[in-house]
Parts: sequence; C-alpha cells; structure tokens
Amino acid sequence: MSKISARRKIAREAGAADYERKRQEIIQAAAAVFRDQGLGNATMDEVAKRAGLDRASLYYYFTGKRELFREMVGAATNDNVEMAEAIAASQGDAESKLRQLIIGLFRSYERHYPYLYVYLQEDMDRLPSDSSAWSRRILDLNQRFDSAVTGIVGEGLASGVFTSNGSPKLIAAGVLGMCNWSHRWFRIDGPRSAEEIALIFSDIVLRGLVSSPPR
Amino acid sequence: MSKISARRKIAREAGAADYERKRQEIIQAAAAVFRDQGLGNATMDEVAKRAGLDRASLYYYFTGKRELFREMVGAATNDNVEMAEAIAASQGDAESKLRQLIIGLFRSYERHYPYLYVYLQEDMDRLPSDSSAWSRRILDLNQRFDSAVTGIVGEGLASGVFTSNGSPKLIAAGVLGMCNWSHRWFRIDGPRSAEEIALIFSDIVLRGLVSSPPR
DNA sequence: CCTACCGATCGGTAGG
DNA sequence: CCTACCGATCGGTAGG
Repeated sequence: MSKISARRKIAREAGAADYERKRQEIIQAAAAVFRDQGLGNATMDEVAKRAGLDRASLYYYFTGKRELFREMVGAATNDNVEMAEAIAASQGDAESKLRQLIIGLFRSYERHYPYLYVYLQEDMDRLPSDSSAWSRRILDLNQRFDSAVTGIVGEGLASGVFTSNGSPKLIAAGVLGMCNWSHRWFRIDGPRSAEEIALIFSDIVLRGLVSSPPR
Repeated sequence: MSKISARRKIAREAGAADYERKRQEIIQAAAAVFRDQGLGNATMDEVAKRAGLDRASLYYYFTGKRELFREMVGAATNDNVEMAEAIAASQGDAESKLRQLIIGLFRSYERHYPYLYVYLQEDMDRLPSDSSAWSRRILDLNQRFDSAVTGIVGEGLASGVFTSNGSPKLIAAGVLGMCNWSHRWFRIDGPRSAEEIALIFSDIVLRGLVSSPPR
C-alpha cells in the first residue's frame, strides 16, 4: 500500500480530524524547535521529542523536515501578503497605509507566532537551492509583499505626504528591517504586546517620513 | 649568531609572514562562503575550493570551522563596540550621537564587509551551545554595544531631546533592526554607499525621535 | 627537525 | 508507531 493510500485509510478509520489534529500538534512542536535552533540545526529527533512521539513516526505525517517547514510558513506568509496588498489597495493616504501595514505586520507576527519568525530567520536565498514550485511561489509572495510596501512609500513620496532623500525601495527596506529584526528579540510573553510595539515604531517612522508643515 | 640559527630565523620570519598572509587569504575566502551559505550550511570543502587549496590544508592554518568564524568576526565586533562606546561617551547631544552611531555602524559594515554580516546572520543564542571564553566574550561585547545604544536613546529621552512612548531599549531595538537587517540586502557594489544609506536612515529616525518645537 | 601540504579515511550523525 | 538500519555527507585527522 502506498503512503498516500495508507494515510487515506487511517483518515477514514480514525477520522480525518484526528490525523489533521496530530499534524497541527507536530507543526506546533516543530515550530518551537525551528525557532529555537534554526531550521538547519534543528533535528527531527528534537522535533519528535517535543511532539512526544518517535522520530520515525514523524515521517508518517510529513515527508520530511522540508515539508514541515513549508506547511508552517506557507499559510502565514500568504496571509501576510494578502494583508499588505489589501492595505496598499485601500483608500487613504500613504501615512495611514504605512501605519496600518506596520501594525498589521506585528499583529501577524503575534497571531502566527512563531511561524513567521521561523520563516524570517531563514534566508530563503540560501536555503538549499531548489527551484521547486513551492520555492517559486514563496519567492513570488516575497516580491509581492515588498512591492506593496514599496508602492505605499512611493505613493507617499510622489504625493508629497512623505519627504526623504531615499528611494521607496530603500525606505521600505529600512521600515521592514525595523519590524523583521524583531524575530531576534520579540517574545510573545514579553512586556509589550505586538500592537504596542507597532504603534511606537510607526510613530517614529511616520514622524520621520511625513513632511513637516511649513513654519 | 651561528649560520644555522640565522637561517632558521630567516626561515621562521619569512614563514611567519607567509603563514599569516595565507591565513588572511583563507579568512577572506571563508567569509565569502559563510556569507553566501550561512555558517551551518557552508562546508570546509567549499571554503577550500574558494581559497584554492586542499581541504585538509585548512587544518594546518586553523583548528577548524569554528576558529575560522571566530577570527573573522572577533576583530570586527570588537571595533564596533569601541566605536559605539566612544560615541556614547563623547560630547554632544543624543541626536548627534545617534546619528554618528548609525553612520558608524554602516561604515563598519562596509569596512569589515562581509565579516559583520557573517556575524549578524548567525543568531549567537543558537550557535552550538558552548560556554567557551570566546562565547562569553562575544556575548559581553554584544551587551556593551546594546548598552551604548540604549544609553544614548535614554539620554535623549531624559533630556527631552527625544520624544517617544517607547522605552530606550525598544527604540534601540528598532533602530538597530533597521541597520542590521541590511545584511539581507546591502551589497558593497550596490547603487548606494553605506554612508548614503546611513544618512537617509538617520534622517528618518531622528526626525521621528527629535521633539518638535511647539508651534 | 620544521614547513606546508596531499590522498585517504576516520568517527560520528543526519535524514530517511 | 517502533526497531533496526541504510546511504550519504560532514568536520576533522592519520601517515608520509
């Protein structure tokens, strides 16, 4: 019996719900391990221990480490891009859009914790070169996300709402860096919520970008 | 001095210079590989290829991958901390200090390229747990660096030069994130010099932090 | 006896 | 879901 049909059989007998629940448990456990150790250093043995089952059993639910990683970051990154594109396409000036984006991003980090951080801490350019459909999709998502942010900044500069010597791309890189670097220090049980942090950061960035009224 | 010992001395001196030169060549090659692949994924074989010698020969010059990494990032991080502490201890208000720090940091990235990026892209908390003297030293340097930056921000808030709802630590994390994330996108042969980028970023951050005069 | 290596192979561990 | 095990690969080291 093939792996797929074995899965189907189990799914029928024990219920697809159990199978799926177990998968989610494993993803949770794996995410904690990946976050702590990094994808490369993390071992499947460690994941198994954290999930409370034998290492070999992981391969019943997932084809391997790579699939585990992909499933945990795929949905989260997708959400993220949709959020950014919705904000970019919305009504309002660039200032409010950029603020919404920073807030949306931090909320996303919190809601999907730690999936997006697991993703952020891996440099996709450096992951074992693999021109798979997944890699191409995630690269496309990344580009769309960057485009949305760069677009908002560019809009702000063009309309005169923002003032800066930097290009939209460079400014976007700065703002995103400020947010993304939080993967090194943000803790879900820390003193500040993601939203509080987002507000403070967006205050700084927007005061820094928004053109001062003439005095 | 006997003929023999004279010869030995010359041989030793010429050898030592060659030896040191060779070491530096290897460090250069290894830095490029570590930067491209990340420390964990990089193989000594790749380093050897890039350096143009046999893999086994690397072990004549370095005890291993770890020593290679340490030597390349050690000096650079040390410079960095001294720079930050000198700025923190200097005359001037927090605004000019923070600007100097951002500029100093980007200059440092450029000058030590890619050593500091090799360091930044590794999460020291996650490197194979090793409470060696080196690890303790580098951790201490990190703390001193953060303290210097946090100190400058705190000084700015306390003196009223800066206005923000954020703590010095949080603001410092934001500013440093903006700079540090450049390890993902800054290229030494890119369109902007490190200094240009630093000026643009510090304009944004400082306009965002410096208290507006009452209108 | 030291230097700068090389070809071959070790022990240990990873994913599967 | 486990026990036993593989093929491959890595960092590091032996003798010459």
